[in-house]
Amino acid sequence: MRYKEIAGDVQRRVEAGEFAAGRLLPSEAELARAYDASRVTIRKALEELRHDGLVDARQGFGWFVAADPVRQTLGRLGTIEAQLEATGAVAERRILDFGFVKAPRRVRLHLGDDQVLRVRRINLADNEPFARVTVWVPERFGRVLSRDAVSAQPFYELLPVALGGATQTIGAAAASAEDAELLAIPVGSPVLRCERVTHDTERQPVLVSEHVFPAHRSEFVVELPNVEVDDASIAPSGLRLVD
Amino acid sequence: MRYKEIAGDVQRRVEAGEFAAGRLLPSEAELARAYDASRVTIRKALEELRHDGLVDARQGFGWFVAADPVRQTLGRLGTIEAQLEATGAVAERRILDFGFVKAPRRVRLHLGDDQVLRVRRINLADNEPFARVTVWVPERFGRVLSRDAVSAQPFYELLPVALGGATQTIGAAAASAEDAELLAIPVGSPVLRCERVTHDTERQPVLVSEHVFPAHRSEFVVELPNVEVDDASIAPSGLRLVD
DNA sequence: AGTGATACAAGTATAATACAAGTGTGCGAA
DNA sequence: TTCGCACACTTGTATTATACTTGTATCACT
Repeated sequence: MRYKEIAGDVQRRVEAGEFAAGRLLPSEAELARAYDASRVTIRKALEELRHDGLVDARQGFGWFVAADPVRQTLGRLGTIEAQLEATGAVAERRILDFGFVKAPRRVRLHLGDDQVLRVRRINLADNEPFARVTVWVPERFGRVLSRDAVSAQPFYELLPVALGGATQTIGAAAASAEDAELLAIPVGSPVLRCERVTHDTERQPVLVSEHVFPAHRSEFVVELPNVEVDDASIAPSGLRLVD
Repeated sequence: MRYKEIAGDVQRRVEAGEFAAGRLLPSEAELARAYDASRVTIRKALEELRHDGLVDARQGFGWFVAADPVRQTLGRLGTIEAQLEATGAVAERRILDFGFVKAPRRVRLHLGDDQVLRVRRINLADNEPFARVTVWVPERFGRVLSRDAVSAQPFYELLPVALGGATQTIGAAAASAEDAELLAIPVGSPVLRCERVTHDTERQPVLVSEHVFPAHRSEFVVELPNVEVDDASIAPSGLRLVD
């Protein structure tokens, strides 16, 4: 059963990235020489991989890797919740506190309001905390929100406006004593700190939130679609030096 | 697939401004001689670029750079260097080492090559280090790069392909002993760690790089234009839980 | 059934060539 | 000066040839 061996080996090589995605594999003739097998056997192996969707071929063109196996895993990811559920984990939101407060300076700068609803909570996956989140909502929206509603539904479903996008700032920091306890990590260990301003379709800010993630459990994936800005030489685009 | 290579190279040259907007490109015959390809192949490459709106041609006149060569919004945030220079700071790249190495596993997964050029360097602003960068380049590109070239120009100007985008992963970590010394920060203090895979217009990975920034000096700004995925309730989009 | 060897059909990319048709330039004639 | 035209050079298009690829079939051997 030589063709199964060969199929396995080629599959391994494809998945190891030896043949980059979308690019050509060696021709059947070359593979036949390399594996010291006949073209019939090589074809049988390749056709098995084609059936699995790993590679494909066009007559007169050649064999190529069908889809980037690496990219597939990073692929488009839905919400964190959906991703968690896909893996069978149980997502939970635990509200720490809920009430109106005087807006911190940077929140007031965005929302304008002086009084805002502040909701602090912990997000858990499979009973393990993976984020500490604080959300500030303008008073006019906050008045109609209840603690129960907030714990049951995402904010974006509760707000009476259509959301148009967001700007988020990602930084690193050392875990504060409080965050460390809430997230069950050592004080001072690295965390990802993300501040987000969500705005409606008119680009009016409607939500300010801060998210803190333990570094060992989370990372961001950002797609930079058109590279105009891209200069691998300097720094990832979007980076900003502060102070 | 010679014509795709040529298309990529011409695109790069156009975007690098080698042929000013509205000016003529070399004639098909000249290009054929320069690339040592037939006119058919050159035309196929140019027609691909025409289809993308980058260039156009008139019979009897020649090929020219299209009116607006899709010079997309470089506006938002220029390169870090430009930003630094705008504030009067002096940007500098200091090369730590430059040479061919066996590709680490995750680099090989993306680039396919086993032997890659690795360039490590420190980026400084006003003599203060703000990033430690490692870049891995496939052997076929690395062979034509010199240490001097790399220190003088950004990679994206040196690679003979047109870049099409990138995927970057942002995480937090504690500074290793070496990074701490290079960046002049305490060992174990939080750093932003960014891994980027830059690909060409065919979505073929051409560059893998790792960027480490001291947390106190840097943060990422990400625009989330359309919110579909956005759930302020859960987590910033693009977040991924690891392990 | 699996494998090898061979042959041929059909598709693809490229090269070489030819010719039609449009554009710009320079020169000579009016 | 200005018009007209040949000339060189350009892209647009087509044809032919070649080398290489996959697709498919056949026959033989174990």
